[in-house]
Amino acid sequence: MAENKKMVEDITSRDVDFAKWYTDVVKKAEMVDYASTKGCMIIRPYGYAIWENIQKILDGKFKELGHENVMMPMFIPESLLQKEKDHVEGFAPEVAWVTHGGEEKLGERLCVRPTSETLFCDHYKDIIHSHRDLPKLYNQWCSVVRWEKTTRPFLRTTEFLWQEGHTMHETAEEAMAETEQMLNVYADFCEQYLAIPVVRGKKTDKEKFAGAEATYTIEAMMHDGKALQSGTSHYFGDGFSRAFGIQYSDRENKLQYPHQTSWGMSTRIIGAIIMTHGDDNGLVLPPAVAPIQVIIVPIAAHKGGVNEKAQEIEQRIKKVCRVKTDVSNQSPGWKFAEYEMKGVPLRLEIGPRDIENNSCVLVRRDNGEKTVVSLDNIEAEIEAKLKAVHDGMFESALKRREQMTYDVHTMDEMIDTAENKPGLVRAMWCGDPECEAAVKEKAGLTSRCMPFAQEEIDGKCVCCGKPAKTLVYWGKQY
RNA sequence: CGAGAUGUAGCGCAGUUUGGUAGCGCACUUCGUUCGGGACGAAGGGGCCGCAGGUUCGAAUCCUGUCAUCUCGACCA
Repeated sequence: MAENKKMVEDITSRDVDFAKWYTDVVKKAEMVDYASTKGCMIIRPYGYAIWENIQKILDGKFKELGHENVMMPMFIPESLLQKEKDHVEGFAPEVAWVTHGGEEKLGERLCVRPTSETLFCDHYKDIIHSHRDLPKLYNQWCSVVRWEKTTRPFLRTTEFLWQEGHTMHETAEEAMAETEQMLNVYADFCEQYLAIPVVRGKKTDKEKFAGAEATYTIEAMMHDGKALQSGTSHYFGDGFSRAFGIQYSDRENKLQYPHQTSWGMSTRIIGAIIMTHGDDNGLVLPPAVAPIQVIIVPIAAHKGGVNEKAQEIEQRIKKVCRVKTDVSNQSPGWKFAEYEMKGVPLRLEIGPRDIENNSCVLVRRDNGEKTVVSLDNIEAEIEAKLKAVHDGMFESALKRREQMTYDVHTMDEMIDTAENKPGLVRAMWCGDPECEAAVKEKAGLTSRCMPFAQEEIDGKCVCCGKPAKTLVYWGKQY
């Protein structure tokens, strides 16, 4: 077989038109469908199952760290949204408003939540009175609405699913530690479960969240070289506390404002999975979140005994993986292509020849590698292969990111790189927002983050030539 | 929100220039033969041609409006 040859004729080739490839894949793999409401998507069972797996893993991690889940209303009264000035300015242009209840016009408009800081704060002011009430570590899984101008499945939709953590702490230090801790939870999750390498760092003032003192981000590189913010964690200081009048009595009985954080990861991460790992045959799913981890394809099933053997193997390995056997009447070749398109990490072929030899064939989705393995210890073989698939996916994503990340020292170099080499650009920055704006103006790149892992690759700012303060990752973003 | 493109069966498309009763491939249903990389034959089913107006004896086709999707910008998770 030729691994390089495109076998799914109706998926646009990734290198020909990446955007078209993306929409082909999400549709053909039956992850989403368009809804009749503008910009909204229907997440179909195969796509939703991925989200459920993501949810299960993350929710477990949040709870291990002491967070509790709650459910806030989906409506925010206009007056509440307006309490924090920067926040409302940031979100007002993209909120949906409810103006009527039935036939009656409402006295006050209600906004459909674009994020829930204001709702949490409104509640926190009632339940936080003493240092004994802190910390409050709340999270909610919900959908939010942002009236976006342009939309794409998973990457930017009018309504999307996410989780938002909102926590309150006695001190700035504690809140800052929480902010960093949660960013690391996201980063580790991306790398250890989704096989997506990420750059951890801080956003510049221009790019930070509306109302935050500091925004931290994990940035991933997609196959076309564009950056995707894959998770975010904000430190608010006591700005919202002051705006909402949240106060507690500290150990000396003095009134204090608590310090706040919020952090979120959305269904956009599914877009990151698709665009990081997918290829011309379709999806490639990281084993940890793949709805089906192993697909068993019986070969020449009519010859008898094959389907029975497949069932027997399924019963054995379902203790170690999510497995499905396709006993439909489609040809084996059709099934191979179908499950490759759906990104199933491992295929197990079982036919008369294998049964004779007490073996089966395992094929990796990530690199097409085919191996014949004995059935004696098939459970362990499967576990090892799934791990190998994850590692292989991570390695090749990391390698690609490294190959497509360029260090530049001058604006000319930056413009040239931005035009000719898709990927991330690393360059030094003096910290002046005008230089940041100039980079965007001249090279068309925005600052993605100031990485935690700082290096001094040059002494001068790439733009103005004055002494540089920070290394910045620049790029085109989704 | 600016520029461009596209809406005809579940999917991909032809038909629109020149108005005359809706077509192809895949998918679907039934039967049979197949089965280690998208099998084959036979017989079937499915469409107010995005939606709303208008012109006409007659509209997928012409006119007006509207909605949606995609791409590129501007804005954002």
